[in-house]
Amino acid sequence: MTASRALLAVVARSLASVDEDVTLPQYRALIVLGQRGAQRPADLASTLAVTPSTATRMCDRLVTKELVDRDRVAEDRREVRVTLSDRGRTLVDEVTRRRRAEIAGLLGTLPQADRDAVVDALHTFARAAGEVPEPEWAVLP
Amino acid sequence: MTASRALLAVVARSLASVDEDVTLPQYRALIVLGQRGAQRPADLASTLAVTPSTATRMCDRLVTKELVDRDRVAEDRREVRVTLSDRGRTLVDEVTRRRRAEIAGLLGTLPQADRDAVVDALHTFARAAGEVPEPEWAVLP
DNA sequence: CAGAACCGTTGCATTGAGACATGATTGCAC
DNA sequence: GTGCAATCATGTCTCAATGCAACGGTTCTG
Repeated sequence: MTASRALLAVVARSLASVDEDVTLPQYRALIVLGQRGAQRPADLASTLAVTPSTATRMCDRLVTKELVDRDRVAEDRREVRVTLSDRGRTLVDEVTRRRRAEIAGLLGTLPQADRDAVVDALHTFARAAGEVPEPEWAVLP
Repeated sequence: MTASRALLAVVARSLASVDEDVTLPQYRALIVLGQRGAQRPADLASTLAVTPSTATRMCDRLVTKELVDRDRVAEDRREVRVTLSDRGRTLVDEVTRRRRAEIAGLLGTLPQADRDAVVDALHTFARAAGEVPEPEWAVLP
């Protein structure tokens, strides 16, 4: 429990430290775009478990912040393609970078032997978690 | 990174699985009350880094949901004491229980030796994280 | 071509978070 | 007792998230 809480603290800090003003739902959308590439608003909506209209407004805000781009698709002009902009990708990368750095910082305080053991164990844990297929898994910060 | 994401997924699920309709800020408030006991709204506010008025409204909503109790203190009738109600405590406990269960379930898929190694490593990690004193640490779900 | 099916957007409404300023009690020092 | 400080509560405002319903293009099908 303590470990999970500690990791959560790291995650929360890495998110909070980004000064760009992005809410959690917005960040989740960015994550999806970063991991799955360009998405249609409807896909985004179903991934995030919200209605299409919510996805549209969210994209509105992200477009205003220039974190995503929104273009109509030429082949089927009904569709819209939402993509992470350069700034959006930078933001996501930055959060990830901070998280890595924080975790590395924590591990750095350990003696080498412990550190190796922890890294191995985290790999094992990640493998165990990965074997239980979960739908929304990966849509998280 | 994968391990941290997996743990985050566990946390998110344990939160989402509670059908009581509680937002993240509200849950954070419940956590604080659970860990530190009765609080004055002002203390709650400073812990959660919001203004007193925000804390008051949050308590309004939590009182409506009967997750906390709010009473004036007899000794100093200016003060208000906010306490976790039985239902509130049950909710917090339930989330914790689910989280433990999920993590235990994951670990259960591992062979005994790996499991022990992971548990040790998580303890080590928690200790390392605990040595870096962090202000908001512990206010997290 | 006409209608169906699809996709995204928009209007309208609700809820929660959050801030700031203001008011109302209460306690304390003088 | 007066005055000041502490402590909440309230009024008012803004903004984000969210859902439902209705609308407006686009494409597909008969």
